[in-house]
Amino acid sequence: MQVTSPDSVFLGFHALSDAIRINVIELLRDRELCVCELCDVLGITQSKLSFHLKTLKEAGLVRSRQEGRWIYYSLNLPQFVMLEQYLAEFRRFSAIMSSRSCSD
Amino acid sequence: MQVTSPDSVFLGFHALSDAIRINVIELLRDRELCVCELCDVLGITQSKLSFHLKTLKEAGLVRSRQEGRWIYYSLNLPQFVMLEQYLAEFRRFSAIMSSRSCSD
DNA sequence: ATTACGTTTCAATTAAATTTGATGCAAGTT
DNA sequence: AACTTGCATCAAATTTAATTGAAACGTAAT
Repeated sequence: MQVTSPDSVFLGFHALSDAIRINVIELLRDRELCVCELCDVLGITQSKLSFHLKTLKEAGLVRSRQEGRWIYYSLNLPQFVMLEQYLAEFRRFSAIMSSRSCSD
Repeated sequence: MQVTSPDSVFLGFHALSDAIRINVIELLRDRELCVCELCDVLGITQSKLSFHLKTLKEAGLVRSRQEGRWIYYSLNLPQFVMLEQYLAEFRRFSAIMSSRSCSD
Protein backbone atom coordinates (compact mmCIF):
# COMPACT_ATOMS: atom_id res chain seq x y z
CA MET A 1 0.00 0.00 0.00
CA GLN A 2 1.62 3.22 -1.14
CA VAL A 3 -0.01 6.50 -0.26
CA THR A 4 0.42 9.35 -2.67
CA SER A 5 -2.41 11.75 -1.81
CA PRO A 6 -1.59 15.38 -0.99
CA ASP A 7 -2.13 14.68 2.70
CA SER A 8 0.40 11.89 2.64
CA VAL A 9 3.28 14.33 2.91
CA PHE A 10 2.51 15.73 6.30
CA LEU A 11 0.91 12.46 7.38
CA GLY A 12 4.23 10.81 6.67
CA PHE A 13 6.24 13.50 8.38
CA HIS A 14 3.94 13.37 11.36
CA ALA A 15 4.59 9.67 11.70
CA LEU A 16 8.30 10.46 11.78
CA SER A 17 7.94 13.20 14.38
CA ASP A 18 8.19 11.02 17.45
CA ALA A 19 11.17 9.45 19.18
CA ILE A 20 9.56 6.05 19.67
CA ARG A 21 8.49 5.81 16.05
CA ILE A 22 11.94 6.86 14.88
CA ASN A 23 13.34 4.08 17.04
CA VAL A 24 10.95 1.61 15.49
CA ILE A 25 11.82 2.39 11.91
CA GLU A 26 15.53 2.33 12.66
CA LEU A 27 15.12 -1.14 14.12
CA LEU A 28 13.08 -2.22 11.11
CA ARG A 29 15.75 -0.88 8.80
CA ASP A 30 17.87 -3.95 9.45
CA ARG A 31 15.15 -6.55 9.19
CA GLU A 32 11.48 -7.21 9.81
CA LEU A 33 10.54 -7.77 13.44
CA CYS A 34 7.48 -9.03 15.25
CA VAL A 35 5.70 -6.86 17.77
CA CYS A 36 7.05 -8.71 20.78
CA GLU A 37 10.63 -8.32 19.59
CA LEU A 38 10.12 -4.59 19.17
CA CYS A 39 8.48 -4.49 22.57
CA ASP A 40 11.45 -6.15 24.24
CA VAL A 41 14.03 -3.94 22.57
CA LEU A 42 12.16 -0.70 23.17
CA GLY A 43 11.00 -1.57 26.67
CA ILE A 44 7.48 -0.23 26.24
CA THR A 45 4.09 -1.81 26.71
CA GLN A 46 2.52 -3.71 23.86
CA SER A 47 -0.51 -1.48 23.56
CA LYS A 48 1.66 1.63 23.46
CA LEU A 49 3.76 0.11 20.72
CA SER A 50 0.65 -0.98 18.89
CA PHE A 51 -0.55 2.61 18.83
CA HIS A 52 2.68 3.83 17.28
CA LEU A 53 2.77 0.99 14.79
CA LYS A 54 -0.71 1.95 13.72
CA THR A 55 0.41 5.54 13.20
CA LEU A 56 3.32 4.37 11.08
CA LYS A 57 1.12 1.99 9.14
CA GLU A 58 -1.54 4.61 8.42
CA ALA A 59 1.21 6.84 7.10
CA GLY A 60 2.22 4.01 4.78
CA LEU A 61 5.70 3.76 6.25
CA VAL A 62 5.43 0.18 7.47
CA ARG A 63 3.62 -2.99 6.47
CA SER A 64 2.66 -6.03 8.47
CA ARG A 65 2.43 -9.67 7.73
CA GLN A 66 1.01 -12.41 9.90
CA GLU A 67 2.76 -15.68 10.50
CA GLY A 68 1.03 -17.91 12.99
CA ARG A 69 0.29 -15.75 15.95
CA TRP A 70 3.12 -13.35 15.30
CA ILE A 71 2.76 -10.22 13.26
CA TYR A 72 5.91 -9.06 11.54
CA TYR A 73 6.44 -5.43 10.67
CA SER A 74 8.73 -4.17 7.97
CA LEU A 75 9.45 -0.91 6.18
CA ASN A 76 7.43 0.16 3.18
CA LEU A 77 10.29 1.75 1.33
CA PRO A 78 8.41 3.41 -1.54
CA GLN A 79 6.83 5.73 0.98
CA PHE A 80 10.25 6.69 2.31
CA VAL A 81 11.34 7.41 -1.22
CA MET A 82 8.26 9.58 -1.74
CA LEU A 83 9.10 11.70 1.28
CA GLU A 84 12.74 11.88 0.32
CA GLN A 85 11.80 13.11 -3.14
CA TYR A 86 9.52 15.69 -1.66
CA LEU A 87 12.46 17.10 0.28
CA ALA A 88 14.70 16.80 -2.74
CA GLU A 89 12.47 19.30 -4.53
CA PHE A 90 13.74 21.91 -2.11
CA ARG A 91 17.35 21.11 -2.75
CA ARG A 92 16.68 21.54 -6.45
CA PHE A 93 15.89 25.18 -5.71
CA SER A 94 19.04 25.56 -3.69
CA ALA A 95 21.17 25.75 -6.83
CA ILE A 96 18.74 28.08 -8.56
CA MET A 97 18.55 30.47 -5.64
CA SER A 98 22.25 30.63 -4.95
CA SER A 99 23.07 31.19 -8.62
CA ARG A 100 20.47 33.94 -8.74
CA SER A 101 22.09 35.70 -5.80
CA CYS A 102 25.38 35.76 -7.76
CA SER A 103 23.82 37.94 -10.41
CA ASP A 104 22.75 40.59 -7.89
CA MET B 1 22.17 27.94 11.89
CA GLN B 2 22.18 24.26 11.09
CA VAL B 3 20.92 21.81 13.65
CA THR B 4 22.52 18.38 13.71
CA SER B 5 21.72 17.02 17.16
CA PRO B 6 20.00 13.64 17.45
CA ASP B 7 16.71 15.36 18.28
CA SER B 8 16.88 17.41 15.12
CA VAL B 9 15.50 14.58 13.06
CA PHE B 10 12.11 14.31 14.66
CA LEU B 11 12.12 18.01 15.47
CA GLY B 12 12.48 18.65 11.77
CA PHE B 13 9.86 16.12 10.79
CA HIS B 14 7.51 17.50 13.38
CA ALA B 15 7.85 20.94 11.86
CA LEU B 16 6.85 19.42 8.53
CA SER B 17 3.85 17.60 9.94
CA ASP B 18 1.35 20.39 9.60
CA ALA B 19 -0.55 21.68 6.58
CA ILE B 20 0.05 25.36 7.33
CA ARG B 21 3.77 24.88 7.77
CA ILE B 22 3.96 22.87 4.57
CA ASN B 23 2.20 25.76 2.85
CA VAL B 24 4.71 28.19 4.29
CA ILE B 25 7.78 26.35 3.13
CA GLU B 26 6.32 25.82 -0.32
CA LEU B 27 5.76 29.55 -0.59
CA LEU B 28 9.28 30.23 0.62
CA ARG B 29 10.64 27.80 -1.93
CA ASP B 30 10.23 30.43 -4.63
CA ARG B 31 11.61 33.39 -2.71
CA GLU B 32 11.91 34.94 0.70
CA LEU B 33 8.77 36.60 2.04
CA CYS B 34 7.97 38.87 4.93
CA VAL B 35 5.45 37.85 7.56
CA CYS B 36 2.70 40.09 6.25
CA GLU B 37 3.03 38.68 2.75
CA LEU B 38 2.72 35.15 4.10
CA CYS B 39 -0.25 36.26 6.17
CA ASP B 40 -2.04 37.65 3.15
CA VAL B 41 -1.45 34.64 0.96
CA LEU B 42 -2.34 32.10 3.62
CA GLY B 43 -5.30 34.01 5.00
CA ILE B 44 -4.51 33.29 8.64
CA THR B 45 -4.02 35.58 11.60
CA GLN B 46 -0.62 37.03 12.20
CA SER B 47 -0.11 35.49 15.61
CA LYS B 48 -1.07 32.08 14.30
CA LEU B 49 1.46 32.43 11.52
CA SER B 50 4.05 33.65 13.98
CA PHE B 51 3.62 30.50 16.02
CA HIS B 52 4.19 28.29 13.00
CA LEU B 53 7.16 30.32 11.84
CA LYS B 54 8.68 29.88 15.25
CA THR B 55 8.17 26.13 15.01
CA LEU B 56 9.86 26.06 11.62
CA LYS B 57 12.68 28.24 12.85
CA GLU B 58 13.34 26.16 15.95
CA ALA B 59 13.55 23.14 13.69
CA GLY B 60 16.17 24.97 11.67
CA LEU B 61 14.13 24.87 8.49
CA VAL B 62 13.81 28.62 8.03
CA ARG B 63 15.81 31.72 8.82
CA SER B 64 14.76 35.30 9.26
CA ARG B 65 16.34 38.59 8.45
CA GLN B 66 15.21 42.04 9.43
CA GLU B 67 15.00 44.90 6.97
CA GLY B 68 13.51 48.04 8.41
CA ARG B 69 10.37 46.95 10.12
CA TRP B 70 9.86 43.91 7.96
CA ILE B 71 11.16 40.48 8.81
CA TYR B 72 11.87 38.29 5.83
CA TYR B 73 11.77 34.53 6.11
CA SER B 74 13.60 32.16 3.84
CA LEU B 75 14.43 28.48 3.71
CA ASN B 76 17.48 27.11 5.47
CA LEU B 77 18.31 24.52 2.86
CA PRO B 78 21.07 22.61 4.66
CA GLN B 79 18.49 21.40 7.15
CA PHE B 80 16.31 20.11 4.32
CA VAL B 81 19.29 18.29 2.94
CA MET B 82 19.96 16.78 6.36
CA LEU B 83 16.44 15.38 6.55
CA GLU B 84 16.58 14.20 2.98
CA GLN B 85 19.80 12.35 3.68
CA TYR B 86 18.30 10.79 6.76
CA LEU B 87 15.55 9.32 4.60
CA ALA B 88 18.03 8.35 1.94
CA GLU B 89 19.67 6.00 4.43
CA PHE B 90 16.53 3.91 4.28
CA ARG B 91 16.56 3.70 0.53
CA ARG B 92 20.13 2.48 0.72
CA PHE B 93 18.80 -0.59 2.50
CA SER B 94 16.15 -1.09 -0.14
CA ALA B 95 18.64 -2.60 -2.56
CA ILE B 96 20.22 -4.77 0.11
CA MET B 97 16.92 -6.11 1.32
CA SER B 98 15.45 -6.84 -2.08
CA SER B 99 18.58 -8.62 -3.21
CA ARG B 100 18.47 -10.71 -0.08
CA SER B 101 14.89 -11.73 -0.79
CA CYS B 102 15.99 -13.03 -4.21
CA SER B 103 18.21 -15.62 -2.58
CA ASP B 104 15.34 -17.12 -0.54
C1' DA C 1 -13.29 -27.35 24.75
C1' DT C 2 -10.21 -24.99 27.25
C1' DT C 3 -6.26 -22.52 27.98
C1' DA C 4 -2.35 -19.64 26.88
C1' DC C 5 -0.27 -16.39 23.90
C1' DG C 6 0.42 -12.34 20.81
C1' DT C 7 -1.84 -8.62 19.35
C1' DT C 8 -5.31 -5.01 18.70
C1' DT C 9 -9.00 -2.09 20.29
C1' DC C 10 -11.59 0.64 23.43
C1' DA C 11 -12.66 4.15 26.95
C1' DA C 12 -10.67 7.08 30.26
C1' DT C 13 -7.07 9.96 31.48
C1' DT C 14 -3.15 12.79 30.82
C1' DA C 15 -0.23 15.50 28.11
C1' DA C 16 0.98 18.28 24.23
C1' DA C 17 0.07 21.16 20.27
C1' DT C 18 -2.66 24.70 18.27
C1' DT C 19 -5.69 28.68 18.15
C1' DT C 20 -7.27 33.04 19.85
C1' DG C 21 -7.16 37.63 21.46
C1' DA C 22 -4.60 40.86 24.16
C1' DT C 23 -0.41 43.09 25.07
C1' DG C 24 4.28 44.67 24.22
C1' DC C 25 7.94 46.35 21.52
C1' DA C 26 10.90 48.19 18.04
C1' DA C 27 11.17 50.84 13.72
C1' DG C 28 9.30 54.45 10.95
C1' DT C 29 6.08 58.53 10.47
C1' DT C 30 3.88 62.66 11.45
C1' DA D 1 6.60 63.14 21.56
C1' DA D 2 2.66 60.79 19.94
C1' DC D 3 1.14 57.58 16.46
C1' DT D 4 1.20 53.78 13.27
C1' DT D 5 2.88 49.51 11.38
C1' DG D 6 4.88 44.82 11.44
C1' DC D 7 5.91 41.38 14.24
C1' DA D 8 6.57 38.54 18.57
C1' DT D 9 4.97 36.92 22.93
C1' DC D 10 1.88 35.66 26.54
C1' DA D 11 -2.05 33.38 28.93
C1' DA D 12 -6.41 31.19 28.32
C1' DA D 13 -9.25 28.26 25.62
C1' DT D 14 -9.58 24.68 22.44
C1' DT D 15 -8.20 20.90 19.82
C1' DT D 16 -5.48 16.97 18.99
C1' DA D 17 -2.29 13.30 20.27
C1' DA D 18 -0.37 9.94 23.51
C1' DT D 19 -0.61 6.90 27.54
C1' DT D 20 -2.82 3.55 30.40
C1' DG D 21 -5.22 -0.58 31.78
C1' DA D 22 -8.85 -3.61 30.74
C1' DA D 23 -11.30 -6.19 27.50
C1' DA D 24 -11.71 -8.53 23.04
C1' DC D 25 -9.87 -11.11 19.21
C1' DG D 26 -7.65 -14.68 16.58
C1' DT D 27 -4.32 -18.43 16.58
C1' DA D 28 -2.20 -22.34 18.27
C1' DA D 29 -1.33 -25.85 21.81
C1' DT D 30 -3.16 -29.13 25.32
